[in-house]
Amino acid sequence: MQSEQQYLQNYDPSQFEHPSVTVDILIFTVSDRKLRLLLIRRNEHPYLGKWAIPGGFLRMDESADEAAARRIREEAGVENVHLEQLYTFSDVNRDPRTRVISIAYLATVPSGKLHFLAGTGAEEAALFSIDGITGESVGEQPETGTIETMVLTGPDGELISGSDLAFDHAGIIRTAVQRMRGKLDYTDLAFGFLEDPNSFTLTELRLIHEAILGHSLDIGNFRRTIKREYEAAGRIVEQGLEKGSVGRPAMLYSFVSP
Amino acid sequence: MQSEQQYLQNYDPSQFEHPSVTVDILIFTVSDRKLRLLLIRRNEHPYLGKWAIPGGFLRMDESADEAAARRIREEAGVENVHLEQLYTFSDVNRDPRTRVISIAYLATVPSGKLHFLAGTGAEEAALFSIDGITGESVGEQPETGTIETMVLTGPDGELISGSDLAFDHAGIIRTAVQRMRGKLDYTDLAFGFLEDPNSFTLTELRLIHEAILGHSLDIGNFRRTIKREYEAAGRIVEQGLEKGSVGRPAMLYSFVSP
DNA sequence: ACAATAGTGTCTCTGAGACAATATAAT
DNA sequence: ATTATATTGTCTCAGAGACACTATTGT
Repeated sequence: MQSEQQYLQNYDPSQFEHPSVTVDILIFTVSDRKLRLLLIRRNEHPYLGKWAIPGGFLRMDESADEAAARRIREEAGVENVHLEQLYTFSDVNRDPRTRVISIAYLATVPSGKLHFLAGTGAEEAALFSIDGITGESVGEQPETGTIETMVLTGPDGELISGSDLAFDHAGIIRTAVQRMRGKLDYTDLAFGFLEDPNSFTLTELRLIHEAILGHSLDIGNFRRTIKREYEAAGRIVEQGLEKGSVGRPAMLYSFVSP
Repeated sequence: MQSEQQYLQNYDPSQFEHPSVTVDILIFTVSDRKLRLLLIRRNEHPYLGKWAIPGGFLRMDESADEAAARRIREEAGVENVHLEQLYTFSDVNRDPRTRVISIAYLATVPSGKLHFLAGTGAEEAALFSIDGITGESVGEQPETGTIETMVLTGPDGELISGSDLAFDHAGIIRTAVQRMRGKLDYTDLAFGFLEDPNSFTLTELRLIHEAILGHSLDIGNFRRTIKREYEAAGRIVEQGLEKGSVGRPAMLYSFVSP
């Protein structure tokens, strides 16, 4: 039996063929009362010209979390946003070039922080609103069945269906939206979309919830629920009244991260 | 601009260095009213002699789901059990040999189907009950903070603490148990542990819930909840009374998968 | 005064939880 | 009869949802 040192010296990591590992980032934002997702238009084969989720190869000196943070910095110019691992996609033929495993991440970004137009420049990027997603399966596992209708709308009113996207990206988007909807009401997910977490109204927060869920919520019930859930625990605190708005001024709140 | 065919021909997958990708399987079962996990004792460096979650390299011709199914067949001799992706662990230094990314899976196996003693033979395997897990964070993301007390008990009463396990496996186990507890009451997870899903009593099902949660449940309330949730939807159907038991015979049920 | 938005109150219904009571078998 | 287990019933309380009402600003 060899010692641990001998073992580590003799270990040859190239004795097996390894798949490529990429990190894909779903950069979500809420603007104009709609949930939107940042897509880029591919300027390479395969799927040349198709819209795709931004991503990149995992470097040997960074964890997947770090790679995701780096890519979102490169792609959207933002830092310190909420970022969580979504799922790892590993079907053998999901990329026609070679074996690629993709660790998908989900980011929630306030729209004011997004600077993708001033980004890499070479590649075209756009925010698509997610208009039609049907089906409501629970749980973390991605939909295994067929991709039903999913409709995305681009900035010029450009309509795209899920099957127009590159790779298996339609399924990944569906998984992400379901995940967000499922955990919206028992996590702090929605707060990640606030333009200023230190000064927001409950109406702003409700509009974010509505954008993610895809339907409207009762105003009174939403207030009651949120205030019971967060104010009693000291997680949101009043910051005085809004100034100069149309209608009755709203109370401003500040979010206290746990 | 080259054509797609030219592009695919010229593509060289070895232009980047790739990490190793493994699949780790958390094989859970319930026996003797306890939640138990299959661990193997490492017979190689690093962590020689330590207990670890079974796993293996992902082959180039199989998806992670397929690799997980293959490994559980090899390790525990079972097929067609519930298997779900848990999380992908990718810290740079989690394996001292080389860069290893691990896609962790969670399997729920009825204890009668487990045949790990007749398995590979060379390596020692054992079921450990999970006795002490503190902390109840919600959400799918693994605990980022410190690993608090986690106590495992082996078949001979052998006590192990989380820090005695190989690699970052203590954290992976904690993530898995939290995931199971979190989704227990809105998924069919518990049914995966039934010895015979076509003939079980509500008491058997309740004992599985209690083992996963780590505390007892009210008998009457459990019945009411389960029957409302499943019987009305036709997901469980009565199969006649149990025979030859002590006490009043229980109604047998059959689980109808969706 | 009126429009517009913020915020409160109320009613009903459902489900969770605690706990008591009843039913049916073996011994 | 007694023990052991299964099953049902009852009471209370908290939260979700529908909906009507009140409050405070600008114009």
